[in-house]
Amino acid sequence: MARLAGSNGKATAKAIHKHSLELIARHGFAAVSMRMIADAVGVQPGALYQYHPTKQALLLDIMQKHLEALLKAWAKEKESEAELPAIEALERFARFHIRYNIKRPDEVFIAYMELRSLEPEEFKLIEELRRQYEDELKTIIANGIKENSFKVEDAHVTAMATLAMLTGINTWYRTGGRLSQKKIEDIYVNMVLRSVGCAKD
Amino acid sequence: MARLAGSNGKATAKAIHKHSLELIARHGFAAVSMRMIADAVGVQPGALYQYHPTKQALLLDIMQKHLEALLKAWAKEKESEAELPAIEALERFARFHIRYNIKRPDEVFIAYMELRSLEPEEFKLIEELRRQYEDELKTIIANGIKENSFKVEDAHVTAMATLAMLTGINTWYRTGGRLSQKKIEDIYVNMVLRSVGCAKD
DNA sequence: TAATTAAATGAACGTACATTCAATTAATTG
DNA sequence: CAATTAATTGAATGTACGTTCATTTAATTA
Repeated sequence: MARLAGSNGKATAKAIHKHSLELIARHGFAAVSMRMIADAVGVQPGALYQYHPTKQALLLDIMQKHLEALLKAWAKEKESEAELPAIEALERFARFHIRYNIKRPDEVFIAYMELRSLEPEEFKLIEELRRQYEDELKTIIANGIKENSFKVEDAHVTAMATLAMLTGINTWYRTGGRLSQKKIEDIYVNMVLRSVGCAKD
Repeated sequence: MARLAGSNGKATAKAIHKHSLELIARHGFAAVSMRMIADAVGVQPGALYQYHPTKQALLLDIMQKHLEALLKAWAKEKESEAELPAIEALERFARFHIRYNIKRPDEVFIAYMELRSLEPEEFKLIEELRRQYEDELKTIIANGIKENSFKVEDAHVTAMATLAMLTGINTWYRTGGRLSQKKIEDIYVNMVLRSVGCAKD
């Protein structure tokens, strides 16, 4: 390292990640220049190329890290209690999804919005990760259909509808709003369970 | 007009609108240059400035036209049958929303995605139109709560959740897919009605 | 501490950008 | 058909872009 007196060599890498995330989420990938990122980090543009070979590679890194962390977090959540009945599994997934995504609006927005900024090969990679996550919910719903807990016709469409509803929280939720996070979570979980035909109340 | 032998003076304006829409939806506003649009239209870049004073004005025009047409179409749909019970009103809104948006994926995507490309004043204008549309659904849900048809706690959150779910169709729906449009519509309407606690089956 | 490796600088490269404008061409009008 | 208006061209303006690289500076290693 050349600049920071800190204890490890990853401080700049982390700063690049953090500021890229914020800038790209706010302005969009194409509207953010390497100079803007460098300014935010407090470094010259050329220094960014020590960490990512191109601007696109930086974007890919952000998206990939996010989706891999998401999958890992869900895997951990799952292993805490194995083989729940479908209704409880769906509730657990919904609560996990809301909690995880509401804390990371920038990552979630970029991973969805900037797919079009990727090259075909990069796109395939990210899409595969997304598909893996969607399949987790699809499997839960398919199980619920099999065990007659859910009254829905199509696991795929139901999963897509459910994910869109849950992820949509990020478009309007702001901390310190009228409703507590717990309250919002409960409202959504209730709607999700009802929408598959198995409301609790 | 100087170029086209057509019968009216709006052919170029329409072509600009059409090709901008496609290009911006595919690549994002910041990633589309006036040269790209001019190429698609078959004209020199300078000619575009006969129709919109800046690139941003072009974007605003696209978003504004879309939302105004949406509101107008819904107003017309409403006037066809006045004062339905909340349950039927919600179903009518859901079916209208799905049908209208599924036909216009580019407009819908841009109107949501490119809010960040607008100046504050333009943003306020578009947000106001969006709010008007959201309020239509909020009013339906609030009525359903009042008349005890819907078992939900919060009209605003329920409206946001419902809209996210319905609009989400555009992220995965492609014509000629596994399910017919009618079938998809029915699945979603069913989920929406259930989610507010008033399923038909 | 001397030698080596890694990180960052600062300037530069060619390219593409939004926009402007005088000149030209086409359509419209009287 | 002449005069006028509108649309389009083609070239140019200055700016900002992603990326490169020789050089300098800092951290690491022996």
